[in-house]
Amino acid sequence: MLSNRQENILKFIVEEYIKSAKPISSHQICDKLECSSATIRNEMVYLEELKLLEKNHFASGRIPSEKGYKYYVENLMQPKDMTGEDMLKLQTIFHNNTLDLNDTIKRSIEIVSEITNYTTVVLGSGAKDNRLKKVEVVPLEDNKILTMVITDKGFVEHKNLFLPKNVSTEEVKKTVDLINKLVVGTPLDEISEKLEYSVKPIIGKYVRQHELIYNTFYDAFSEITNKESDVHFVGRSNFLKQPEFSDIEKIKEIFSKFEDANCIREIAEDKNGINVYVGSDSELSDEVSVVKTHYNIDGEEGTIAIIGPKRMEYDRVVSLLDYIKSNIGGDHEEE
Amino acid sequence: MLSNRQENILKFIVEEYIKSAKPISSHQICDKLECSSATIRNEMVYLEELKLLEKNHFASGRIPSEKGYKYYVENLMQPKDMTGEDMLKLQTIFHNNTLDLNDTIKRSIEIVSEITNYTTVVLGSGAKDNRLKKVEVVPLEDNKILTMVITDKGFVEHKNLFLPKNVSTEEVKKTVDLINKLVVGTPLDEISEKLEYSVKPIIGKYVRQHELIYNTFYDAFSEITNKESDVHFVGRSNFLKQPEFSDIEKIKEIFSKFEDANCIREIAEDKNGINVYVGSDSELSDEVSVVKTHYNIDGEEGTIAIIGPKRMEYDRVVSLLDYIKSNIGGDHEEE
DNA sequence: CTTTAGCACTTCCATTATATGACTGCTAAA
DNA sequence: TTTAGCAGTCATATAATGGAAGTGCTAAAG
Repeated sequence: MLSNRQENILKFIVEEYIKSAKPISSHQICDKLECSSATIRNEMVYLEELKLLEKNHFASGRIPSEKGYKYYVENLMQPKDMTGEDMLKLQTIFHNNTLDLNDTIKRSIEIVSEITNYTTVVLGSGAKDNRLKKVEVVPLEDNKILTMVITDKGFVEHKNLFLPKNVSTEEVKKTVDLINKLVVGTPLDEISEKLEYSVKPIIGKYVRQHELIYNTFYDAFSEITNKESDVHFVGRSNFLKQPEFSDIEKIKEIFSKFEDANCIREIAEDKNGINVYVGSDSELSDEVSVVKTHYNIDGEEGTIAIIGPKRMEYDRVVSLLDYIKSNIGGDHEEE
Repeated sequence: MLSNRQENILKFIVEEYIKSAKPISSHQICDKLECSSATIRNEMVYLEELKLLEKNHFASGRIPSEKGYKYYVENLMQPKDMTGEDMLKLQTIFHNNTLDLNDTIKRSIEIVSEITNYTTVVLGSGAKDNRLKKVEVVPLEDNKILTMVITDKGFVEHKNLFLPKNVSTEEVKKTVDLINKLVVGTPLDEISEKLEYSVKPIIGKYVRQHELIYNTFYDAFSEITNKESDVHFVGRSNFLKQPEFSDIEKIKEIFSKFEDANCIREIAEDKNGINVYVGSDSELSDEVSVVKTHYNIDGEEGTIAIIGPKRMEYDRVVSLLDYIKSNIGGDHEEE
C-alpha cells in the first residue's frame, strides 16, 4: 500500500512525463510537493523497489514503468473535463443528421486523431451474425450483372459478375428467386451449408445451366461471407510525431503490426465500459497503449480504439471516448 | 548527345546505385567496362557537367541525378523479363474466377507491393460519370430503412436511415418510385439539380410529409455523390525499409502526403500507356518516383500506381505493371 | 523517527581531436 | 586518347575531454 505522499509523487511523475517525455528529477517534484529533494529521493527509491518507477541509467531521473502507468490509470487518474474546443469539434459531427452510424463514428475518430495526435481505429463487427434479408440482381450492360447481398442489419455487399455467354438473365433471376424463397433469414455463416443441401438439390428442376449459375452464386456468397470485418484506421503516422518513436526500428515494428489487420482484430474482445491496456497488455507492442470500447447500437456493433505511446494522455482519451460513446447511442432518438 | 561509352557508364551507375544505394566509384566501373578508372573519371566529369550525375561531397562516388534517372528511363532502360516466381504469384490472382475486376486489381497490387517492397495504390474513378440505374429502399426493423443507390456501371452506395416516427414506409416508397420514374438515367453529378427542379415541385401531390422525406433523400444523394473516389493503398510502410528514408523527417513528409487523399488523386490524370514520374515530377516529393497507368475495362476505370524511392527498379516495375494491365483486360472474355 | 543539507559518485551528452579510408581531380607520361 | 600516380578533400569511426544532471548515502537537524 502506498502512502498519500507516495501516490502524489507517482501521479506527478506520470503526468509530468506524459507532458515532457523527459525523465523527472527529484528537484522538479519538490517544487510541487512541499518537502526537500532528498525526501523525494528516498520515496522514489521505495517506488522503484515496487517496480512502479524506472531509471534509464544510474543518474537519470525516474520514468514510470508499465506497472506504474497501470497503477496510475487504476488508482490515481481523475476524469478530465473536456475542453470546450474539443467538444465543439465533435458536436459538429453528432449534430449532422445526414450521417449514419458508421459515418458518425468514422468522422468522430478522425477528429480524435487530429486533436490528440494518436492513432484511432474503428473495427466493424462485419456481418457474420447478420441474417440474409434478400439477394438481388440488377442486369447491367452486356453480360454484366450486379449481384447484391443484403442483410437484416442493413449491411450490403455487392459484386459485379460476368455471365457466361450461354446463360440468360432470366435463368439467373430464377436462381435468385429460389435463393430468396429458401435461404432468406439464414445467418450468413450458415448460408453456404444451406445452399448446398436445400437449393442445390432442386435447382436443376427450374433452371437450365444450373451448375454454372449455382457455382457462381456459391462462390460469390462464400467470398462475401468470408470478407473480413472492415477496419478503419486514422492517423497512423501520428506515431512519427512522438519523440519515443524517433527510432525508425520502433516505427517499423508498430507499422508492421498495423498492416496486419488480424492483429487489430485481436484487440476486439472486450469487457464492458472503456478499457485501458498499457504496453504488453495491448498485444501490439510493449511500447504502445490502447484505450478502447465496444459499442452496440441497435445491433450494429464494433470496437473503437485509440492507440498511442505508453506516455499517453489517458485521462483525456478516456473522456473523449466516453463522450463519443454517449453521443452515438442516442443519435436517432433525439429527433 | 552522349557517346556509347558515356551511356554505358550512366546505365551502370544507375543500375548499380539502384541495387546498392551507395555512391558508385570509378573503380567499380572499370571492372565492367574495359578501361582504367581515370578514363571513367574523365567521363564522369562530363556527365556531371550535363547534370546527369551528382556527388554527395567532394570525394564521394557518383549518384544519378533526377535528370540522370529520367535519361535512363527514357533511353537506356531495357524491358525486363519477369521472373517465373513473380509471374506465378500474379497468376494465382488472374486465374481466380470468383474475383471481380476491383478485387483482382487490389489483390494483384498487394502482390506487387509484397514482392517489390514498394508502395502501391489503386485509385478508382468513383462514380461521378455513372448514371443512376435505380434507387431502392429495404425496410429493416423498427424505423430503420436501408437506402441504396445503384449506377449503370454497377457501383452501389448504401446508407442506413432512421425514419422520423410520423413517416411511414409507404410514403418513402412512393418517393422512391417517383425518383426512379423521373431521375433514372441521369449522371450522378446532375442528380441534385434534377431532384430540385423535377421531383421537388410535384412530390407534394403524392406524398405526405414530403418535405421531411425529400430532404432526407436529397441529403443522402448529395452525400453519396460527393463521396470521394476510393483509394486503396498497400504497403505504405515499405518506405521504412529503404535506406534513403532512414531519416524520420523524410518519412514524415511522405506519410503526410499519403494521408491526404487529394494528393494521391492528383497523380491520376494521365497519358496512355505506362508512365514514369521521377522525383519532382511525381508531385509527391522530390525523393520518390511514381510509375502508373490508367485502365478502362468495360467502362470501369481507374489508375494503378507504384510509388517508391527514386532509386526504384524501374524496369521491373514497368514490366509488372504491364503484365497486370494485359491480364486484367481480357479476364472475363476467356471463359 | 522523519526530514534535510551536502558531497561524492555515476552516467550521459556535446565537443574536439585524431586517424583512417575512400574517392576524386589533376598532371605528366605512354 | 588513355593511363598511372599522387596530392587533396571529405566522411566516418574512435577516443578523449569537460561539463551538466541527478542520484545515493551519510550525518546532522527537527
